[in-house]
Amino acid sequence: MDISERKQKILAMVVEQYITTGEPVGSKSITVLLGNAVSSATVRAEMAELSEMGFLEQPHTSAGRVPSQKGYRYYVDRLMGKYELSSAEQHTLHNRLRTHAGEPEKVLEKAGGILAELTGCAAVSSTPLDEHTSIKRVELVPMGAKTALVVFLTSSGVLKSRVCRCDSEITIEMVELFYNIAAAEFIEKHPSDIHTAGVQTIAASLGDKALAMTPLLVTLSELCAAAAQSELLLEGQSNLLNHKELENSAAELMEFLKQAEPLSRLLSSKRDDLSILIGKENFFKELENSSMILARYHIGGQNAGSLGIIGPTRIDYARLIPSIRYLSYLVGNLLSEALDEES
Amino acid sequence: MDISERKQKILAMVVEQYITTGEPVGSKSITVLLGNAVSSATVRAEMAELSEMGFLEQPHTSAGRVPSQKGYRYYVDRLMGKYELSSAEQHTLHNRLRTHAGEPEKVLEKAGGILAELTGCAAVSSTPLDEHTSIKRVELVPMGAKTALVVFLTSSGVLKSRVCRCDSEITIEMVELFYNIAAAEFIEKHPSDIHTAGVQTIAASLGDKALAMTPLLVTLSELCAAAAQSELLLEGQSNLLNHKELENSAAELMEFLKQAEPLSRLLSSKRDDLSILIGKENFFKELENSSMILARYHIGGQNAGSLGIIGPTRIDYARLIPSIRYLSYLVGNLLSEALDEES
DNA sequence: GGTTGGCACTCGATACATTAGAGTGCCAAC
DNA sequence: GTTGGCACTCTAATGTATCGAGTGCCAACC
Repeated sequence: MDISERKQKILAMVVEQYITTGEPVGSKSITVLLGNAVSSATVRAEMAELSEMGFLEQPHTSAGRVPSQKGYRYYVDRLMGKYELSSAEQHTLHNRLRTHAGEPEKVLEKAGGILAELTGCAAVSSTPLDEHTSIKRVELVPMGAKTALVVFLTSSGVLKSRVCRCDSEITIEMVELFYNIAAAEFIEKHPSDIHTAGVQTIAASLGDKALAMTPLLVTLSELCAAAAQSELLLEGQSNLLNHKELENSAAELMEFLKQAEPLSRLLSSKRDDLSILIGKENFFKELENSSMILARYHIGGQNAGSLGIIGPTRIDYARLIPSIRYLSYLVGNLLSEALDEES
Repeated sequence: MDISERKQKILAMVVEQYITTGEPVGSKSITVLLGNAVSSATVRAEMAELSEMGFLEQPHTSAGRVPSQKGYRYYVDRLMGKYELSSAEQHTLHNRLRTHAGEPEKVLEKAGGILAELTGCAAVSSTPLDEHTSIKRVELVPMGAKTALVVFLTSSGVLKSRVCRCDSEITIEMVELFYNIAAAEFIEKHPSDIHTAGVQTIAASLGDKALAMTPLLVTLSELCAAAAQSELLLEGQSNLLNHKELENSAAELMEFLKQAEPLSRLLSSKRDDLSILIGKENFFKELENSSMILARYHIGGQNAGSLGIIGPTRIDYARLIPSIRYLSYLVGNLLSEALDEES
């Protein structure tokens, strides 16, 4: 798909003009942008061809041109300027994020908040999880005679807990047994290696203690299951309402974002460090009028999670991508640091 | 403020009719509802008086009547039927909520989700916190040579944690010292009793260990501060978009809900077990077109937190109040149960 | 052959007028 | 106190005319 240089220039101008104004772009304004080097009729001819090639679209016959998804894609891949954040901007981001170091979820939440504010889009992020994550520590905290809090910590710093209610009183022997089992069967393993079947086998091997221990072990395995999939954080959903092109689909979109499951599949499926999904390139029809920009963050060199935005297809890709990329870099840094794995 | 019985009847009819249809109510339809016992002219006269008294309003001269905020208030206080949920409905709610027992936040989240679905409004809930809450347990989990996770558990089942990064290596003595300090100065106290000044005093008394211990103690006191105020959970925000009367203010409203602080003040300020705030009765101008219905839930007989909805003033108070009330009762039960305080 | 000015044409947006209908307020009569 | 009747008001819906931005096409030009 090669396009003459002038067509590329015109396409880029249409995309940029449309991104800033939101109005269909006419041949006249392009002529001006080109410094009146050519007449509007020439531009019209070029634009007609770009339309025929599928890069531009017309809302209606007598309107200006608007980039098609294919047009955006070409722009993003080949025409868009590559900006970098100034070091002042980098510093600002760094400082704003730094205040929340220490709590992985808070860091991600804050990063999402910053992203939402910066981009005017909704921001998503997924909590860290990779194949090297292991169960680091398990604790049983007695709360009442028959209840205890099961606490669960992974090597990526994710902490989960759940109250467990037993049928009988929790004895010291049970607590000891619990720690022994945890150490033997859970610690150092990957959360998704713990299966319900395995837990049943363990329980069965306990003989007369099986009945009393089952609730505790079930609770623990539930926590494993919960830790085996990353959670999604959403920020700035209300920003979606400010985009007039999403006016009608905003409610549906927000509904979609709420049910985390499809979205989390989306976040974990992308392999590149930076993914740009425009319109129908997203795998869900609810997103067909939206674009996503997602960046991975790394903890100790490993892929850990993603961070990105969801907005209309009409967003300032060139300006936003560097921010997203840099924020994901910062998040990775902060989370790695917290885990002492930076060096 | 006494109103003739017929006026009361008419007011109730206008409110109910308007709630179901969303259209201003004319004298004709009231006449029909009254079984044509009187003519529309009579009803018109009554409605004119109700308008004069401030219970009804007219969107414009030749439109039907709409309840004013005062009208809603009168309806809610004196006219509204008192419904109770059927035991089948109670069972359904109970079963839906029960699956999440064990994790206080999940219970509240789920309760909010149910509420949002049931009411078509946004749901809010606040995590449990009362003056009897105390710090139950503090743990220090080493994660790297210089980093450790400080874990913090309150008597109401709230668990918090934070990674602490020290300047020097964390030694066994430091860990022991930490536990001693925690036991002496933190355990059994109310989180808000811990002040920064107090922590400084403690640190100062440690002599040459002060420098090394400070980061750990600061982290701990930060966790106390975080635990000293309840968190807000929001569900079903997108429901707000479905109400045409909020069309213009939905974005602003969602923005307002996001900044938790004013809202949490609102939630904690209400004293009654059930609060109904209509329009301007809310203390924030962002809520002046909205109504809130809030119910307290109790843990072990103590006020713990609130649960409720935010929607337009035009909501079906009579139908929704029982659901909210019952859900808050269920939440209280489930959370009490988890803490072994039910009997 | 690419470029240009000119021109007819399309179509949404805007403004304005008209109409229909729902609902009111008022009043004289019951 | 209640009623039917009636003039009045205001919105919403519909139709009509106009404006203008932008297009496509074409003959003429370099």
